[in-house]
Amino acid sequence: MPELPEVETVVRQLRAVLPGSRFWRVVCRDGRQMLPSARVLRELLPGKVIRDIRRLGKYIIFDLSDDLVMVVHLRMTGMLLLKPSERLKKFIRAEFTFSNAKKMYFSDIRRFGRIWLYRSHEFMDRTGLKKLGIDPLLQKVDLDLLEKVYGQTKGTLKSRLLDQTVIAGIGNIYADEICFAAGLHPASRLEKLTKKDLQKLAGAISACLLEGIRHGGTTIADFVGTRGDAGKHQRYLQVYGRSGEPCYRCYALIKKMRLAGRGTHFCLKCQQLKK
DNA sequence: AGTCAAACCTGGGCGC
DNA sequence: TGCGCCCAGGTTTGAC
Repeated sequence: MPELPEVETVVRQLRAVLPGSRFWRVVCRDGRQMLPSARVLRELLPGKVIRDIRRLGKYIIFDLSDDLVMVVHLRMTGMLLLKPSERLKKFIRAEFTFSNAKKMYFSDIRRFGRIWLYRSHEFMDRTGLKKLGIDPLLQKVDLDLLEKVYGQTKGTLKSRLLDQTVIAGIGNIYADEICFAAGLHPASRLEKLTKKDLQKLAGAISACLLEGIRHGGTTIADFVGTRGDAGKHQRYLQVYGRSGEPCYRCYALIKKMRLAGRGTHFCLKCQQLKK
């Protein structure tokens, strides 16, 4: 569930608190999620200092001293918490204590999340970061860019929006919201989109992601910030999770279908199907 | 190249 | 109360 705006929210909160901290003790409760292994994390992290925390797509990157990099992907239900709520305590899979007494917890109900620890020259290969496409916050998404990355490809709009090797960071919720904002049906064929469509799409991608960040992310079931605080963006969603409810723009009922293997929400009247 | 389904997991909501 | 079933959706993998 965490997509670019949720991950960005977490990174901003961590950045405000953790850089400069030195790892002191590491407890891993689930080895499956740690790579290359929980033992490597336990043995290599203590003594290392967090130099910087940043984000690429949905990945969180901790640049550490001694040429090490720790990478975290939250996948569906992962969370990095400074203060875990009672409910989330039983899902804590790793616990990081720093020598300044600060703590960071990795909680993950469904255990899809991953934590990697590698040398700086190998983490791009080992984590999948190397395959990521452009990050829409670091690179301006405009008509030029979309023509470049979508120009020669086929397929449905939604499946391309979800493709992390093209544009990194868009997930199911924002993909639906972006399609609505652009006035395009998610099942539209990419090869049928006009220049004007791509123009609208570019604006929609930037606008939807930035608005999600402005609202501190979207909380549907599980996402919370580092202090367990819910985001506010779910109050502003136009189509996701609203099937059967009236469209805010035209009052037609929001529809739901299965597309690219995901629940897909749209307004038939506001979103044009280009086929 | 694209499409699709299954796998990885578990909590929560549903019907009975 | 509780069982069985389905749903959620990020990513990888493998088949067609």
